[in-house]
Amino acid sequence: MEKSVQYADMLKQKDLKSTPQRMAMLGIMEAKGHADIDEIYQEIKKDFVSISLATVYKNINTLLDAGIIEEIKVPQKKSKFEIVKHKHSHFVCEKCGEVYDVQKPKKLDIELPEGFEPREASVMIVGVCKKCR
Amino acid sequence: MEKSVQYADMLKQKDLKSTPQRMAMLGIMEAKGHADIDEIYQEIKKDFVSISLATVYKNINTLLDAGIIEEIKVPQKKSKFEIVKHKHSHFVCEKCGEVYDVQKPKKLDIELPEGFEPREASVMIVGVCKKCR
DNA sequence: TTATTAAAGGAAAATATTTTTCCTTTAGCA
DNA sequence: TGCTAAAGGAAAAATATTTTCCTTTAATAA
Repeated sequence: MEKSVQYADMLKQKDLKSTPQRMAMLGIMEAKGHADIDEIYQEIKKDFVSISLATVYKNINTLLDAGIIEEIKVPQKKSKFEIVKHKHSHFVCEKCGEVYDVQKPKKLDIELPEGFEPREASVMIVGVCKKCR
Repeated sequence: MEKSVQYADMLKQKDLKSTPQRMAMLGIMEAKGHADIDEIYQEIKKDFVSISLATVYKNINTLLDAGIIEEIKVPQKKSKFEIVKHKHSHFVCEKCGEVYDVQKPKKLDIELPEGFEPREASVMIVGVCKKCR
């Protein structure tokens, strides 16, 4: 099935409208993998010249609330947003700032104090990517 | 050796002055473990009634640059700041928002694509803490 | 001690970021 | 094709952070 149809379905399930602006935002996140507010805004302006930055923010929040995208907080950088898919970890290059998806650890042997209930873990690896070596 | 003396030494090594405001900020972060800008500001105002929020921000940035403190980006929350000590991981309670230090994983078996050089990893565990169960 | 001086503090302004308001447009549906 | 609630756009408001500019002070040395 095509990506845009999938997104339209996901939106519908949450009683959200499939507007061209919203679909474009999802398309940009899909294409880039991870994008921050400004990247999304600059990119979408190419197709929607008069789109308001407020619309970008409103849609980011709507999509976050719907669980369609998630926010990735990157050390020393602006937050990136990505479409929710299978669980994975992130690698951020300290030279170019690019964020990459990497497989998540098979197991995470962290011993928590008694009484602490983990629900999920996020791992961010900082290093240098292939391009920047 | 006393904590405040240690901090004074660390500041001196970086050619930074040990001002009362700065020492108080370090004391607050020490006491709380993790504190966000507003917590620090509210707390320090008890002792320095007329301290400027700009001073808090300026000192946070100075201490970050000096590597004396670090910023912890917490999912869905404001960043917290903590004094740099031994490496550890974090646990954030999704009920109360409190951040706890936990031991870091003994090893992290993430297979990176060829050419990617990891330097360090940060792990954030989200769950429910003992108090909130 | 006291004098010197660059760094740091405070207040206010400037800038940046995000949200809200209010009105217009449009997607989804009958 | 018309109706209506949701979404978009522009501007204002609210929030967050940084900068400016002047005053105060910590650190150093005489």
